[in-house]
Amino acid sequence: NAFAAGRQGGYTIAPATNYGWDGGRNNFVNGYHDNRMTGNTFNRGPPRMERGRGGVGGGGYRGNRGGSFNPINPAQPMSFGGYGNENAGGWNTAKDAYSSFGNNRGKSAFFNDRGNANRGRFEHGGFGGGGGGGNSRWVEESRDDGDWSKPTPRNERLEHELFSGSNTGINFEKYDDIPVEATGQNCPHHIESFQDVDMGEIVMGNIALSRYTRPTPVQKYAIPIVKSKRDLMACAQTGSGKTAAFLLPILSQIYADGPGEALNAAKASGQENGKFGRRKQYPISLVLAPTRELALQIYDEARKFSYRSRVRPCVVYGGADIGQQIRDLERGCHLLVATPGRLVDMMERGKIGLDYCNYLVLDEADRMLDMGFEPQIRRIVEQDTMPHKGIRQTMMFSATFPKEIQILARDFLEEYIFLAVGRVGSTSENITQKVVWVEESDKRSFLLDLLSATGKDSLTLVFVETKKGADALEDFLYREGYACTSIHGDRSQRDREEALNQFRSGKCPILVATAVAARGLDISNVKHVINFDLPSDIEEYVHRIGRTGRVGNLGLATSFFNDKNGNITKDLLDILVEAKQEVPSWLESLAYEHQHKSSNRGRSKRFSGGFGARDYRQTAAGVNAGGFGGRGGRNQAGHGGTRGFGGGGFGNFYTSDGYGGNYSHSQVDWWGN
DNA sequence: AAAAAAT
Repeated sequence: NAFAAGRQGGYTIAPATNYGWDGGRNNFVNGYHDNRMTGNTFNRGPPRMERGRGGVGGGGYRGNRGGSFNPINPAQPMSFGGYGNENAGGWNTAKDAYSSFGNNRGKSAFFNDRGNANRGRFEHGGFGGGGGGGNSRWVEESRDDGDWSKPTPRNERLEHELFSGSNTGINFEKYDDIPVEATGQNCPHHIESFQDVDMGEIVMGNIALSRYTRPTPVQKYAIPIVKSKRDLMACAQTGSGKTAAFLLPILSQIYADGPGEALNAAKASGQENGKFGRRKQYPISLVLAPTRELALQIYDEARKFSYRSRVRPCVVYGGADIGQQIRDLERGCHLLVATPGRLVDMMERGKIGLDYCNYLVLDEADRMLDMGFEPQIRRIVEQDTMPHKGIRQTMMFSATFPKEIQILARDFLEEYIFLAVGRVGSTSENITQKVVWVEESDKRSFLLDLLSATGKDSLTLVFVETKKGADALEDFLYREGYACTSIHGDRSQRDREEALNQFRSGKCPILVATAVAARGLDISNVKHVINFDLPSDIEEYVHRIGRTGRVGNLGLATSFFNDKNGNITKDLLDILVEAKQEVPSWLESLAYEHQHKSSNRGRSKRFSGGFGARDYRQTAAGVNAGGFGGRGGRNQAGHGGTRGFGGGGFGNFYTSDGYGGNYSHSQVDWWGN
């Protein structure tokens, strides 16, 4: 069960006050509101706020916690003896510790996070942010100075917080025959079980607590590659366990190697600023993500895998109070998860130095390197103090990776391994994909039909193209009596996280979202993804529908298609065929017509200059002699043959007309960026 | 004719 699960219930902690949020809003209701109540009389502007969604659950957790501890002011310093020294060196395995917490949503009420609404991210460091320490400087330094490969003492309460969350049973056995391509010089052999590689006591203990049994395909390959200090570009389908595929080996290396120079640098920084002054932090590992919620989710995973270690993970992102984040950093930061803008801010404020950052991860790497993000990535990676490529280790992960972006990505990689589990950009066959012709004017009533046929307990994620559209549709559904919420970039960060929490918990089983929720978010029990508006590029489509059908579960994706979606016709058809989905005959005809209409077949102006790559598609089955290795290992754009479909079963849909034919549209034509 | 990401 080696999946990077999403945020687990049961450990985020309510802030004593709500100062940690953007917008300076002081009008939170410090108590729990039923979603349908309209009792909030504060003037908050948007109608959604009048529905009581703004209520922060300051009171919500008390009952749920059974009064067993006060999450705001936990006893401290943390008692090492309190949990029994006889356990200090040992690990609970899944069975003895947590079998009763099961893998369903209705877990024990004692650990049930439901109704907690929103709980601050930066209040929990005192007892959760990496385990081991209270607030005192002494404790922190003693933690830094110890043997990093040895587990720190248990903390049962923290263990419950981190590991009692849902753990959907995954069934990846049937993926064992998925074609895998791993190319590059001296590629390490893959593993078959977590025991096949030495990840150390701490990581193995946390794997057991997470109830992971076997590595997923991407983990089988990525773990030994990362462990052997190789750069990596990894492509694997949505929901196939990529987050753990980098967190586990990176943390295991950090535990094995200790803090090294970073510790001295952090201490020196403390000296400069006075004994108890503000220390600049020098994270050993940096993980960059394209959205704030994804950064938070990765951070939550990192907390699990750094339990009982000396590594302290932190997260920084925009929209939340920076002072709070700075204070959290100052308590120690060895692994930092960040969105780019806030990280740059932290660097410029002298709070973060990347001088000793030996591990760099770009999650959703194709997004991180596209036009919107690339300058910021270069600013962070190339124009500051980050060790150069070849010195640091750079890892990129995504389910999609257009060829042009792969080529760009080589700027940041040295002698890297290219790993593709299945064809790059393909969708899981666990997702049933439906495409229905729906005129704009019929979309709402069609949506209502779909929703009325949806079971009460399953979550439905509805994607729209614009923020305005998200607000409008959410209001419409609300008026129709559905418990729904929405997430998009114009909402406050606090509202965004609350919306996500309410969706995850099932309190609002319908979430209307823009692209902000398309990538990476791991929400269990999403049964249906609806593309109310189809996106204009196929990568976005792949990521959106990948919010369902995760970890071996089945999912459904329904897309509303009409005249406006001509641009995605061909790519959508290809995706459906490859995933062995039913293809409406009208779609086939349209794709054929569109092929002849379209003249500009480049992916974008930016990439329109020809490079050798003729085919952005790749298949894991397509390794051939003319590829990567056969040309001295430097032709990394090739990654081997991209057209050796052979027994891969993908057909020839991507090969008929080479590079251009795979992209029959261009975003640039429409939006000029 | 857009989303996201610092303030």
